[in-house]
Amino acid sequence: MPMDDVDRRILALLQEDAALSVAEIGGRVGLSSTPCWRRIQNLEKQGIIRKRVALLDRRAVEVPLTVFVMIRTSQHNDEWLETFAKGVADIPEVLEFYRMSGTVDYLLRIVVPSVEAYDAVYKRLISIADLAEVSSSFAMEEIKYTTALPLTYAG
Amino acid sequence: MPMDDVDRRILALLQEDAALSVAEIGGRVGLSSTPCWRRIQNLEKQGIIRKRVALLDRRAVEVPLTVFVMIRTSQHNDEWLETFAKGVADIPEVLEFYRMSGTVDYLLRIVVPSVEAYDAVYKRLISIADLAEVSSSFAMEEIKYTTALPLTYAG
DNA sequence: CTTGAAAGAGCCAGAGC
DNA sequence: GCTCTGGCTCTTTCAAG
Repeated sequence: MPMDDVDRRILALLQEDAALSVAEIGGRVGLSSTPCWRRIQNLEKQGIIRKRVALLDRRAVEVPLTVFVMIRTSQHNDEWLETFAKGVADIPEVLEFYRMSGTVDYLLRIVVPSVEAYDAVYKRLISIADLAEVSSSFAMEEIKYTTALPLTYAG
Repeated sequence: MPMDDVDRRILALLQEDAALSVAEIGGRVGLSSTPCWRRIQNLEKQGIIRKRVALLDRRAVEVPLTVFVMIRTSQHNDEWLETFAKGVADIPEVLEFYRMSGTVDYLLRIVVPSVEAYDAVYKRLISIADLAEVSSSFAMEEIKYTTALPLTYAG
């Protein structure tokens, strides 16, 4: 089932505000409730819509500080990665975790209340597995943050 | 109004699934619908819950590639940043954009369909403002990605 | 905080164009 | 694909304990 322009417009709306009613979305894309509802059901069934979540205010829940951690490792085997990935998955302060190309092997985005709290997470990280080199960069300002993917390429 | 443990549990649930009904959430935190609904209203009014969004599948909308772009600039004045920030805000492929401490001045997370598509975004970036140095790192694997903030520090 | 009730909105499935 | 129609669930507010 390919995606048409109406589907893309529905997705664009839901990416911005998942609390919109089916009727409201239908109205904006030129559909009545039922066909709009069926399209949304399909998008969910196909897994294109993964989930609906609430986004909280970082400052209100006391994690104003964003830190990027770059990691180099000397061990590049699957077993090492599995251990490390499992350990990192359990750290709630780590929001993003990528295996990279280039000189840096792994990149993590971490949110914490303070530099001291970051140090505790750092210690926990290096206790999981052997890391060759760890360097941290602190974000001074979050200029843009969105979860909305570009839909220009879809379909 | 300080946040208590029940509020934290409500937030934890909504961060994972914002489609849960008020009755369902109430049941899980040991509240009936009415007081649970009032708490959620308060959390929204206080801005602790910023918004509810749908998260889409990156591959389904054809942006499987994540690229981190590190930028150094020679110009560190407000005017330059304003120009650059405005330009970047209009690029839908840029999901995150931070001003950093350390040797790198800015860090961007970009999603695109392919390396060729990234090159187009890159050209657009360098056309916005004068950049001293731009380096790109490609993500080979997304090991963890969550929008759920840690609630251990809140309240 | 609770329960219970009640109005309204919204969801979801049917039949039919 | 679409609309229309109805029943049902959920949300949201109220009163009262």
